[in-house]
Amino acid sequence: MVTQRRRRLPAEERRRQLVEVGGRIFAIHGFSRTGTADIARACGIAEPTIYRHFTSKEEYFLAVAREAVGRLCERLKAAAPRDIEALQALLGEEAAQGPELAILGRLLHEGREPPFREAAEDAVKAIGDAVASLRKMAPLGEATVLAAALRAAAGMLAGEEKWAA
Amino acid sequence: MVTQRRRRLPAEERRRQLVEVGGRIFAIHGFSRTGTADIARACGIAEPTIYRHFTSKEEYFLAVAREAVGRLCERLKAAAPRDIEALQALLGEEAAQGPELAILGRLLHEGREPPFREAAEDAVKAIGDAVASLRKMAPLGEATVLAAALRAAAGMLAGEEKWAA
Amino acid sequence: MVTQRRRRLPAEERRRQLVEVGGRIFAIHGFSRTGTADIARACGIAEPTIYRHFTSKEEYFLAVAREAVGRLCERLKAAAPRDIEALQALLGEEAAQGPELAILGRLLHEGREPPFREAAEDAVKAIGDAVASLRKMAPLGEATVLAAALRAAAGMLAGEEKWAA
Amino acid sequence: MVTQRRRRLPAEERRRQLVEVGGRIFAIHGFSRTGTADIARACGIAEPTIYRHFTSKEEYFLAVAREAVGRLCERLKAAAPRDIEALQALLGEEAAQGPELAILGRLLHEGREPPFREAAEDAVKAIGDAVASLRKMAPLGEATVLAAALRAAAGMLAGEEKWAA
DNA sequence: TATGAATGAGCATTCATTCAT
DNA sequence: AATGAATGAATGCTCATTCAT
Repeated sequence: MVTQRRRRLPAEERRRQLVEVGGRIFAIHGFSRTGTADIARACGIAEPTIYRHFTSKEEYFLAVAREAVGRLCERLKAAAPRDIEALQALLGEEAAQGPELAILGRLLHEGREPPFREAAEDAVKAIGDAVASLRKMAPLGEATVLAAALRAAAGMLAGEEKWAA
Repeated sequence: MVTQRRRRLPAEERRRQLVEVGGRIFAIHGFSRTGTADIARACGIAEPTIYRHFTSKEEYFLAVAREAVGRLCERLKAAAPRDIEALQALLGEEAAQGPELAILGRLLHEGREPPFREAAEDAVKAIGDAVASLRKMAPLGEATVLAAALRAAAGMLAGEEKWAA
Repeated sequence: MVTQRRRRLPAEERRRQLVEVGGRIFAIHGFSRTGTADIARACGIAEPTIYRHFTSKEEYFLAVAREAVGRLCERLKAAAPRDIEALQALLGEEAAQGPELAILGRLLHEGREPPFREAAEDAVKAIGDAVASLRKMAPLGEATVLAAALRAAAGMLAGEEKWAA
Repeated sequence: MVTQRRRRLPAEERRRQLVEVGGRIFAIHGFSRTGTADIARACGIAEPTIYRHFTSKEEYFLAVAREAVGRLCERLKAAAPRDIEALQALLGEEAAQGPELAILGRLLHEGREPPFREAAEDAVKAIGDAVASLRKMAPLGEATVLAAALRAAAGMLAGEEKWAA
């Protein structure tokens, strides 16, 4: 299904498209290997248009990552898994259904570089909160989510990645 | 401790230096963010010298990664942890003592791209073999190692990274 | 007369400029000795701009060469020389008036290398057709054109090269 | 037949080998596309050894070219063709039997660049003298030789190039 | 809102050449 | 006589970003 080449979208809609389409591409290839040209092509727009919605590629990626982490945490909270086994099952579902886990992994991969460090740390904290319901084993729960994110980023849960058409 | 600027090393020694110094830098910054110029500078040599030992940056990184995975697997086998807790303790030690785990993580991160895919798959297999002693929970053991590698790459086991001066 | 440093040309016009200016430079120095930087400078543009019109230096040169051969053949057909003497006079004129003959020579010089071989062979065929009006002595006619091209490339008919300012 | 890897040849013998082997390679690929590494490999020696016999790649090529032109002229004189047809037959033979004609072509191709210009002019003069026996039609004779050289360089007489194994 | 045209800075890589041995 | 080790200078090419429209 090719993204339609409709022009002149309302700003917010275009932004949403960019976050969604860019999210998938960043998830698959990572930050460095994803070019602004790739994203523009996938969105059916010209490269400069990206810069009307984000001030830089880094800021763009951070926006994508923050939204992905947000969605992910909400779903974790909503599901409220009782134990590690339930959490792992949930994460398997997540990795297959959407790119969020992989995006988180890509963010963590960049987490050592200054512009991403803070966002990566925030993400880790947010994950920690989201699985706080697993109080007793919280660190293990958090570690499990992060590990799943990183493995999804590495494509090792890719066998069932339905979102990466 | 800055790498000394001694010139005219025998080929094998220079190669060893390149693998070691390059390994650290790749571990810290990942493949894409590491420039051949960075490595050359860190080794006290000129860029073209790298190409007298490796035919391309990719081949260089793969050599670094393969050697790191090899060392890592040997240590895993030697330690032969009895259970997951022991394995996790061991991996914490590993992450602190050397860049191998982080290098593995960087390799897995690139694992989707053709030139790295095979090496990444080989690494996963080798890890699987190395922790086969944890028979009963083998998949869990393997997953734990891979996750630790990715977390090391992301710097999340970095509290005590003695190797990253 | 220096190429004006007007910026922001429509794509087609810029391409035309690149083909024309690049043609002259390739004609004078040959493929290997002509750098993309030389051409960019002569056009008053930055190097990357070249790559917005051609995917590689080779493809660029081939485009230049094909257009030159095309023009040359058309002129040969239009002139329809009756005998070898007339052909030789015509070629002398050609060598003086435009770079086409020299460009053909530069192409033939590269004709052994794979990316150029086919274009070189096509050029030879096209020349053969263009002088087919000299039916009776066709091979001699073709050979004369090719030889003239090579001599023009070598600058041996350069005494009157008005195009090489 | 691979050039033997005998070391420590007397200087003059090595020089002769370099001129002969290098001559063939220059003939096939031209000056720019022939690397000093290619020649060294083909001679079974290390690159720096070339510089013990020639001060630069250019000087090396010029030596090769001068010797080739010398041999060629001697053979032209010895054969003393009576008319253009005889000359052309002779040149066909030449192109098939040895690289001299092609080397001359490669030299002429570089003839515009200062370090080669003089040698190219000398070559043209020498050819002129060599075919002076064809007094009556001298210019035509000279032109024929030069054209044949260029065509040989371009590989268009290659059907029978026995020397280019 | 959108883009066609353009680029500065940087990239991996090549190559003729040097020098100590 | 020969070479193993090394490099300065360039080369073709990429990419995030800008600007005029």
